[in-house]
Amino acid sequence: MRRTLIVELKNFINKDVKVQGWVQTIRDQKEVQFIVVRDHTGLIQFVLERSKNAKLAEEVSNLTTESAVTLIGRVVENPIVKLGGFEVQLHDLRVESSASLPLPFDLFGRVQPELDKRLDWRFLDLRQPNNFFIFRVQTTLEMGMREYWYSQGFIEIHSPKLMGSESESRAELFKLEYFGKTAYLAQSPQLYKQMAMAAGFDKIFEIGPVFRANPSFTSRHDTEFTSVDVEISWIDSHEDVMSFEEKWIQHAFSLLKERHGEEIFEKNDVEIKVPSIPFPRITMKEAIEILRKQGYMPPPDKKGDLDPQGERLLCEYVKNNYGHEFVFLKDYPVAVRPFYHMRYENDPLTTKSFDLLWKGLEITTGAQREHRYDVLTKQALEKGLRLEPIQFYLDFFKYGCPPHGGFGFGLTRTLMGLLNLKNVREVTYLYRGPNRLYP
RNA sequence: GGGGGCGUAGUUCAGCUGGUUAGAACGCCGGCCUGUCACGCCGGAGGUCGCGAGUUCGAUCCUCGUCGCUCCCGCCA
Repeated sequence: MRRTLIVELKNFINKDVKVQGWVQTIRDQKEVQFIVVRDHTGLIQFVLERSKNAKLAEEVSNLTTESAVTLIGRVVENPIVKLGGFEVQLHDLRVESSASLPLPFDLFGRVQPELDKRLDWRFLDLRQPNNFFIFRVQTTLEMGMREYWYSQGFIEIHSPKLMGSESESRAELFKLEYFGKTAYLAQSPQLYKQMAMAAGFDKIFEIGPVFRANPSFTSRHDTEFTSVDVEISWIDSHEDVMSFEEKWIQHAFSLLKERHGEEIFEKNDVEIKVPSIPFPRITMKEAIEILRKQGYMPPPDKKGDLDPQGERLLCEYVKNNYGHEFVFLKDYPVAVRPFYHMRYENDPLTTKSFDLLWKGLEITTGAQREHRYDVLTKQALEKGLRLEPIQFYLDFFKYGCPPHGGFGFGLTRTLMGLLNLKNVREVTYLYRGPNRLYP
């Protein structure tokens, strides 16, 4: 007999079915027993009158919640049943894998355990439909992104995560032993995705892991996370990159709203807003002026950048004055950007760069890249970098590299915003942080 | 790395300016219950109060140290 998913059972009234899933609740009464079973599509009640099958009734009495079971029975309409107005009369039961009791925590209790406890037992935590739902949303979001890339002729790449040399900022690199040498885990595909431009790939994307050796203890940082990267050739400036990104986000959000908008609203109490184009653009100079007028002074040690509080205030300002959730904050000072960001010809202290802020959070950093070998080399030296470890990278620009730019986009931070969750750990399949390497 | 907050039953929490057998809800175990659906009723088990030291006649409570968790800042996606 083939398995029937719980969501399909309504089409099998008065038919025999096989259901496979987890025991969520057992209501074991003297004359009649009820089992509520869950699979990834829903819940269904099974019923057994003890007098009809004493042996089976005994098996039901011995069930434990969260055991993995196969159940066979006949679907019958029953308006009394609150769970959909029908139920399944139990004919047979097989325990595939019993759950020992007590469980580490009550999966469907009135209150959730602390996040840390849930992460210790992530596989149980993810049995909860609301948590499973996060990954359905993630799948659709990535699908939306891919649809748009594919329609625009982008190529997908998978760059290596093992690197032979320190690249941009050595401080945040994980070091590891590599056959007697030292290797590093990539903190970004930055250098390798630019190679695709030198290789003539024209437009590329990558969705993959990145590693940051920062001891960051916040709700929005992890030491390993999924980065979404894009790089585009033959651009005129970072404006072209921004206008790509806003269309791309609009497309992905619109698919997400269509597929899951209602369910997200029900489950997470937040509306998916498909953003209008163009997104507001504000230069860093303007942003600081705006915040000053509101009485907020960015800390002087930020060298012309905003702190998280400033970013939250700016988002609030844009929401109130432009009616928009997103804002491109652009033209950052050279001091706070890496050596490969291109600078303005007529304003050498300003880079052709941007961040994308959404709901108070940085979700993107992007820029036009410096593609001129001599200028790039000069900027690297200026930033105090040694050329030798990055010579392989500098070589990309020695033999004909088109002007290009791109961005890195934080998938988990975006999911947080989409689902109104307050911690990246919630939306990360298995979180990795300074104090967590298990499970 | 700097700062704040929190560690009490399996889970979430309460515990009075320091006082005798440390409580509740849910979960778990046993019994009862003809249709439950947050099932209900009766009973039970379960705690080195994170750990160590100090103050005190007496510490879950006050002090110090330590470990763990959490949030903010720094760093960034």
